[in-house]
Amino acid sequence: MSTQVNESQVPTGSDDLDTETRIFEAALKVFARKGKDGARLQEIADEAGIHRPLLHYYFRTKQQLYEAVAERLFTDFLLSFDAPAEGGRFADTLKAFIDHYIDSVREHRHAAMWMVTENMAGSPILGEMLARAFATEGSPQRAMVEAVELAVESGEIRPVDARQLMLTVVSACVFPFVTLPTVKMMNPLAAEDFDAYLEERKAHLFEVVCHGLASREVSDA
Amino acid sequence: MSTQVNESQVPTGSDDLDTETRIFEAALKVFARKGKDGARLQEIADEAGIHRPLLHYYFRTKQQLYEAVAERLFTDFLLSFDAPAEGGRFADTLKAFIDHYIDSVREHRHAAMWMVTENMAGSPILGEMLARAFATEGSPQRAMVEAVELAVESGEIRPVDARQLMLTVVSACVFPFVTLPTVKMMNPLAAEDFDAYLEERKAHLFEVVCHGLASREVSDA
DNA sequence: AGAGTGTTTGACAACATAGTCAAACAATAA
DNA sequence: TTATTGTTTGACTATGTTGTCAAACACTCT
Repeated sequence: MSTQVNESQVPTGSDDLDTETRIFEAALKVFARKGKDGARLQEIADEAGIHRPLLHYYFRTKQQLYEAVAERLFTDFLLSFDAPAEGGRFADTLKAFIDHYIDSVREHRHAAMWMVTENMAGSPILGEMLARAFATEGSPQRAMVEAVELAVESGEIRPVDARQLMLTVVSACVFPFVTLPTVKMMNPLAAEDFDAYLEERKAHLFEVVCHGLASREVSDA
Repeated sequence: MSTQVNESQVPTGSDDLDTETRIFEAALKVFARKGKDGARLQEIADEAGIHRPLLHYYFRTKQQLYEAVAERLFTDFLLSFDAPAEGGRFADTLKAFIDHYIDSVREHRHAAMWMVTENMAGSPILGEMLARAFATEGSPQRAMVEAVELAVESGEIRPVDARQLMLTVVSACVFPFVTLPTVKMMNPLAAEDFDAYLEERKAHLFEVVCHGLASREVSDA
């Protein structure tokens, strides 16, 4: 860990938000990057541009800071979903889902990293949250699964397991953010103009998932 | 982090390998789960079923242990690639790539997690490794990109950016392992018989990437 | 058995990190 | 101006973690 890509080495502290908010955002970043045990309060304080005892003044303990950030994170995450538009062609629903998901992860990249870190540490929290969402009548998550199943039944799309499909699309949307330094090193466009790269990625992903690679002339079972 | 999915809570120490190997494997797991800063030597020692000072006896310092494991990890990772078979249909090449990649990540799950952790902490090491591999004439990584480009030129597959495609496929292969607890909670088959789930996943991913979702009857631009 | 080798152990020292606290400070209202 | 309130600071303590070491141990060879 001696050499590091300088990821926004400008500390969050330069924004002129109030102290509590700055701590909050700094904690989000550091916990996301390093996990709960890997994060140091000093590192969070530096990132926020404040003195360490202030962390305790505002959030008492590391544990409580962690929980406070986690709670807002999870709410935001679930709320960041749109319900798929009813009725339209499935291709449009899919396009909207991909575009929105990638935008959402761009905005909440550290939230995504946080969830990944939690998962790698073995925490069931994301699973519980999603299971609850999928079980909730009318939740955007469940609606998306139902949209897929409906499209399969109506023959609009080829038969496919809805959960496998969701996992595939979500993987393809989230993973590049989780491996951001690598992506930026492998793709010049990603390094120069990341937003443009993401637009390209949205288009690519939709193309592949919707139409596949096989050219139309080639027929197959 | 209070509640955790009991991921192989049987410590590695139960295998009757020699001490050094047990430390090695325990370190791999713990570093992968927690990152370098999050990992505690005591935790590694417990996982290996040995006393902590033995870590220092065999590897001197935490840093050196980390580097020793990282080095073998990276070599193994690069070697775990097969060159794509020359000449065959691209669909076969793709199928082989997906199958092999998923098998490879299953075997080296903690290696994959390690890389993700490194990336999230901002390390350029994976990017450097891959950039080198892609620049090396005749490397399996480069061969795969060339196979895609060849298939595009010959019209065997629709026009697609080879690097975007690789990222999409790799994301879809790796991400489920990185979010394993969640995947197991969302999909009953994954919880009951993970190997069977992976076979299903291989088939699904190939189907989607190769043929897409659109049913053949629907024509489009 | 006894010397020699490599391994394991428990006790310890040095350092890093979390958390506390009283004093200093800034802003405001009386 | 002086209280009052909430915020910030530096110094401090307690605990956790890494790293060291000498003694104990197990094993082989003579």
